[in-house]
Amino acid sequence: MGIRERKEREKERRRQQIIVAAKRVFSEKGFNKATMEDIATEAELSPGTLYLYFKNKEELYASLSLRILQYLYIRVTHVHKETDLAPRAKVKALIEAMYDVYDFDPLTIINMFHLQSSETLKNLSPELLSEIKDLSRKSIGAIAEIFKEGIANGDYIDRHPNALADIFWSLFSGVVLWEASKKIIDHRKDYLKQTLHTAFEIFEKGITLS
Amino acid sequence: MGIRERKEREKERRRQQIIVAAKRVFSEKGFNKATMEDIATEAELSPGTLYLYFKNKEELYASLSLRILQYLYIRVTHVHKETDLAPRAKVKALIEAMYDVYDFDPLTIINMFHLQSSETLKNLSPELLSEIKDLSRKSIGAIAEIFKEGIANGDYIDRHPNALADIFWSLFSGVVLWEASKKIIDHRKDYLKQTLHTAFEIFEKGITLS
Amino acid sequence: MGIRERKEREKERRRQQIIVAAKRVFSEKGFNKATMEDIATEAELSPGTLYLYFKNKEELYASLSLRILQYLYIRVTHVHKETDLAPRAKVKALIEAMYDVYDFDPLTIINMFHLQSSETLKNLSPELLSEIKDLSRKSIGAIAEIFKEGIANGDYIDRHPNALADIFWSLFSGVVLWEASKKIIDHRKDYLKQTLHTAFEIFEKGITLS
Amino acid sequence: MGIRERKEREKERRRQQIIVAAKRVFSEKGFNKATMEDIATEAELSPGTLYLYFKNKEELYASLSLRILQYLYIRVTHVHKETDLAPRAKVKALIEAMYDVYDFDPLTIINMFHLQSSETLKNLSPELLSEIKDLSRKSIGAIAEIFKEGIANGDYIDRHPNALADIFWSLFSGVVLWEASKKIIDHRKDYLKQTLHTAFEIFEKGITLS
DNA sequence: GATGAATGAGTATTCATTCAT
DNA sequence: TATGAATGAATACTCATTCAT
Repeated sequence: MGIRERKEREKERRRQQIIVAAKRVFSEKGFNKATMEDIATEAELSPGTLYLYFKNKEELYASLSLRILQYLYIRVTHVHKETDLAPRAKVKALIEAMYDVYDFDPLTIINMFHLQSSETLKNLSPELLSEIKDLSRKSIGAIAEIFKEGIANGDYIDRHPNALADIFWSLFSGVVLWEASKKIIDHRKDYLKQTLHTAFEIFEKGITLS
Repeated sequence: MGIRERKEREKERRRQQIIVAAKRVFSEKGFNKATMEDIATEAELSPGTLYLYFKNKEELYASLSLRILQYLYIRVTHVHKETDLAPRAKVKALIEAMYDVYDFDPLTIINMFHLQSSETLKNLSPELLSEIKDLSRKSIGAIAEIFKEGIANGDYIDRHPNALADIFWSLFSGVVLWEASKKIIDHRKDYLKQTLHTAFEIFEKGITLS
Repeated sequence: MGIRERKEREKERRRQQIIVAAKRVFSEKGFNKATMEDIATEAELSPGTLYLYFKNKEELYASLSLRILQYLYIRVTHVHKETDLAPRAKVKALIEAMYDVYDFDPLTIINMFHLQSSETLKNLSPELLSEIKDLSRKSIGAIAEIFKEGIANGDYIDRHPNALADIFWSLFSGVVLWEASKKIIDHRKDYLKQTLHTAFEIFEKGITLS
Repeated sequence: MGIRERKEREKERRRQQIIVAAKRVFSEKGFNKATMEDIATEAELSPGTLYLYFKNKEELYASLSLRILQYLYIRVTHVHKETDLAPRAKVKALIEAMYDVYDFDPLTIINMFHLQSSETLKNLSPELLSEIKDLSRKSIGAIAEIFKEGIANGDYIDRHPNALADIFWSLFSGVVLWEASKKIIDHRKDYLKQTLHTAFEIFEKGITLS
């Protein structure tokens, strides 16, 4: 057992080592320009070793998102379960959580939005894909629950199902991607935090009943 | 003269023929999986011919966005110039314009959001790239002007410069991408119009002064 | 006839126009990097027109050499036929002729040496190839005759057949190519005339009896 | 150590395997008509493997020459350093060395003369190019030294600097190329050795004082 | 004759992936 | 497990040549 456990831990350490390297390389070069050899070199491993831990390049790429989604899910669920918070306080907490999610790994979160609705998604192993879908669904579900409580409580305007959660999430990803692309297009300074703050503030005002 | 003109028109027709084929193929397979041969076959032309009209694969891809951006620019500018509309009416008109922009070519607009902030952007010819940047900048600038008028008129809350335009645009792109990815992930029905409508409504309420 | 003749002359003019353009382009870019379109542009004609005058790229390239070979043949034969010159005077005249041949078109003569013993030679039309071979053979034959006269006259050492002509010719082409490559390798100044002069002087001294 | 050494040797063996195959294919088809796949097939390797050992097609081609140049350099330097030989004996030894250089690898030496003063030379990696240039320069330099000694000793006529070395070298390459092209043009028998011998003999006689 | 748009065969090169050690 | 040499399929792009006008 001790041995088995140690082996398991060792294995996990390798995975992390690869993921960290992959993150750096993918962020710098993008999915297509990054080669497995680049990543192996960055991880100080051989190319062959990468395939002992990840089925292929696309799964390695997708694994990055998984880590973020797990963090997102934990944070969002935690807010949802805070029974002693009033709905509006929960939304405030949710907003804070989203800031943290972005802070947790900004580059990867941008990649994640690219991943979704892209070619890559179609070639993942069913297990990984369903894990990603599951976490996404459960996270957006928890967000939806929070808004439902607010509607039930008479705080927020009632909309078609999940509308508030969808828009909340769209706002988040939209701002993140737009700020990222502004940096590429115009080399403008990064106002993301400020813009995100203003965006959520407007959103909240917009959904609050008089 | 007649001849020259006819040739010019013929040339333009070929470009469109290629663009139409490229749109189909890129939408179906994504940028990387789509081959120039696929596109040539779809256009019922030979691979070599594609290169008579487009410098390379990336420029062909980027050309798709250009058409949309031109349409976006025209619509947004038109709203901006409507001098006999009050600021709030202009924002309503702007929202309508955005619906139309999406309707004009939904698939390509999704591609365009992918294009931005991606590797591809870096390898375009300077001319095409600056044309894209220019149209983006001028369009978002016109949107910003509309909101500024609203602020000056006391309709909307004053924020840091361009905040309203940035958030408006983020909301638009965020909703479009999120709805697109939902379709891939869940094969859910397309509520885009409805979600976009709700999103803009919330946004407007959120920025309106008491 | 008048018409036919004018047409013939017109046709020859076009050929020359193309040859002049081809010479410029081939000299600058070399055979492989030069495109038929480059040549057409230089000749202010369309690519298709080139094929009305030359069967293909290789024949166009070879045609350049033909012009030089014709000039070489004329000069060498002329020396050979000068019945009132003593053998040694003929060799002097031959050397002068070689200078002129080089001066006639230095760039093309370098190309010609590349042409010989290269892949290109193998793909020419039988007619052109035999024309080239014929001129080469007859020219070197005339040179050989000149040296034979010198041997018969007791001026020069008797060697195996054609040895003097072969070495004379090798010396010429060797010096030309070596000086050309020195310019590429070292950007050294062009001493060709001087080196050629010295080379021929040594050669003459080397073959002269006592 | 043992392992590292064996690997190093194995690697060198592969390089040689490729070089041998490349030599065969380039000799038969010439640079342009030879494909990397041809060479890979000949070497019983896959195309990709070629690129593990050579940066690209041109470097592979140039590597062939390098081997000859190294041999040339060794032989020429060796003659130069023979302190107990009189200048004229050194020139005799030099001539012998040149025969050997030609014998060492006749086909490649013809290719080498084509390489020089051609387009190919311009696209090599700086390292390889400078290695080639360096060996050329040092070899011709050593040859020049030998003749200088002869001049200083009163054996040979004094000419402008390096003239004798340049002409010696030109004679060598000129004869080699001319004999090669005669074989292509006329399918004449190979008299190279004989012609070379006569040529050097004439040359020596031509430069010798009284 | 002249054009030049269209062709499409031809190829160097890359890189994810494998597998013998 | 880890390696990294070898693989070989995949593809963007070029350009000599053709042919309808």
